[in-house]
Amino acid sequence: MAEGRVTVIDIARAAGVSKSTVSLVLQGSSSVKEETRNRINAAIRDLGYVYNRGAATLRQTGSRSKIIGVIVNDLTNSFFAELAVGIDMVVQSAGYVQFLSSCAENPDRQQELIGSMREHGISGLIICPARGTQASDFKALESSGIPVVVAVRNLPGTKASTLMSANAVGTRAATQHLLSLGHRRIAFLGGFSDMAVFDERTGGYRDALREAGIQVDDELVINAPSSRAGGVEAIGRALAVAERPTAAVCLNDAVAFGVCDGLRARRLEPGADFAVVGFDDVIEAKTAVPALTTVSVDPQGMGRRAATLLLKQINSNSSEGEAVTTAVRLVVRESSGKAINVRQEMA
Amino acid sequence: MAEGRVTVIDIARAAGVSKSTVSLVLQGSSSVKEETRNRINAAIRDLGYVYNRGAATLRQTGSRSKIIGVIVNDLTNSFFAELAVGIDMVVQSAGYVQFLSSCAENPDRQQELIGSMREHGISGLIICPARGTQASDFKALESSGIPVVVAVRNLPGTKASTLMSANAVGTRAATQHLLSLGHRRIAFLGGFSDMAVFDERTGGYRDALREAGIQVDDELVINAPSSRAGGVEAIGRALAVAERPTAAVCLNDAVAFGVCDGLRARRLEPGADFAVVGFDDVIEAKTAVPALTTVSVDPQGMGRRAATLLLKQINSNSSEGEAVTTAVRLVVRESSGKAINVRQEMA
DNA sequence: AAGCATAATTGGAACGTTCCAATACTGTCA
DNA sequence: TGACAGTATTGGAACGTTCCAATTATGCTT
Repeated sequence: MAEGRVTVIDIARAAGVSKSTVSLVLQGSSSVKEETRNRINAAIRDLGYVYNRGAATLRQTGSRSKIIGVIVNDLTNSFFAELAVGIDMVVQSAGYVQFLSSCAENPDRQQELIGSMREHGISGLIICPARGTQASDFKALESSGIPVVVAVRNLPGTKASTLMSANAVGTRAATQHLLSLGHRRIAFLGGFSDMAVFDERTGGYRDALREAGIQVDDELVINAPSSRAGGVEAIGRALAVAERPTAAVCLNDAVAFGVCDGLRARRLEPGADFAVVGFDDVIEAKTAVPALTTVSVDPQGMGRRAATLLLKQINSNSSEGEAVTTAVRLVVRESSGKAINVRQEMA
Repeated sequence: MAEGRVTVIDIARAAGVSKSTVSLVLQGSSSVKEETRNRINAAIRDLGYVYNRGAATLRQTGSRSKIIGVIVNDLTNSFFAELAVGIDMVVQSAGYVQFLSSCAENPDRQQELIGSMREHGISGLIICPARGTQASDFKALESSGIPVVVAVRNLPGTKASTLMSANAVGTRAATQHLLSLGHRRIAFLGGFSDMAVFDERTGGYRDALREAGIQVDDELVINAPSSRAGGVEAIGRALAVAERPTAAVCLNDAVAFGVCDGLRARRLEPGADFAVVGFDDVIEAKTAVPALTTVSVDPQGMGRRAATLLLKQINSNSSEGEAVTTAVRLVVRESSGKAINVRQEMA
């Protein structure tokens, strides 16, 4: 049993043929006679041969390892979990396997991961960059010809392909929705200005306010980690502002859920006493109580698209960076409540 | 730039030394002079050398690829997401990378994944077997000497290491808790009898009822997928039973959340009108409304333990299967409500 | 039956590393 | 100075595959 592993030579011997022929059938070449092919396949089955992809990759020019790397920030956030599942689906059915790791928003760990994946010869990488990532962090990778898709979070200045949702459009719609309900003091909660998504999303928010003739009050734009805990923190600070907001657009759903938690802890009912809208439309947004009004981006679909984009780039090795923006759609549920009386006063 | 990759020979030439010496410093050998080591490291940096782990693995006896495989059922379930994060933590800091994929409860896809990972030469596997997995499905893997840790879901008859939570103990405590609140009609919701966890968890439930002198009513044990959707389905059927249950122990938290959804859809408030307790204590159990009473298993810790167990087995290649059971703890929150009047009648 | 095109097969070299045994350097001591 | 013990370094061979050019087998045409 501990007889060193079965190699292509063993099965060549068993099938009475040369290793080259075996290699040909492994690659599905059409120029090997039906009968020999069968004999070889039988031997493969009998001897319990397992293909050594490492050896193959080593020999092959262009090192097509059939491995792709995926780095996200936080698998625990179901946005990223679903994104990963979407990627997994298309990648699996293309015969690839994925290294999947989270860098926990830590650029150093991110670099280590990239390095490690590179040593293993990944043939492509999908990454949601951690806060504070520089475009130059991917330079080595890119110049070695490995296709990279930057997903979800923009990375200004990168030559890699990017797959972003229409962030500004989304928050603009969300803000307009709150405005139409009569809100005038609307906060923006979560995120930090060193991540590009933050800029894009606050951009849409500012635009909508400006268009409505409302002065943006920077006191209402509150930085906090983009997690549930960050949401709790943010709403706490928002409610401490002298002239309290009555509604909030949140950086993402995780923050929005935290905001709801924080409101309840203060005996305020989200949807009734304070309107909140999220961003992402993660799976539990629909079933949470109150159901979350949010900007839907279909994370799983986004994962599928990212993977497709990467595979396309791997196969046609003309690695021309492509920038794709995916559409979003405001989904109104309960957490934004109904129109408030401010509006009636205006009518 | 497209100058084929930089190899150990290139840096040997640059440092005026032989490839063997370079290899030695790559492996951190102590028997190379300080000065030469520095010269070599400098060359490595200057030429932008990246280690080819595939080639190394090919040569090395025992094929220590520094890759481990992880297969879970559903990354979207935060129990598994956290488990994966736990694994990731220890695996990363041991210098490994992980293939992480979900098999979506599909044994065929699971086999494909195992095959694919094997071709890539994983040096170990952590798996939460899909429903209907046979112990024999891992035979090939095991006999090729690759350590396997079966986590979360038991697989009777396997020779691999197993890491299970104290399932029966947990559901027994959960059921006793509901009994102590006065419930007498207690359902068990979710899961199927072809998964070992189901047997173990219903076992604890049955024991508790029996000990309390209550006849187990099989009508109240309801099979359904172990997902949020499955929970919705299960509670629907439970409430259709002639003599309605007043409480339920659920297979896991995902099911429990689904049960809460289903109750609300029928204008019943979980915690007040119907008591529900989950299993897992996923991260949102604490913050959900109502907060979920559940059996805490610390999924992330379990992931860490699984990874540690696997690494131990990889390093000491005496692959003696080890069976570890991790303790659980009932966490009483809101979803199980307070004592109901049935109890007062009895008092 | 010879010639020829095509189909099927094959032997080595190569991929980038590690391992092993062997060699080349040190310096020390008689 | 020559022998000796370390210490540092080194050339191949090997890992399991694919690629290439070359060979052999097959069938068809005249």
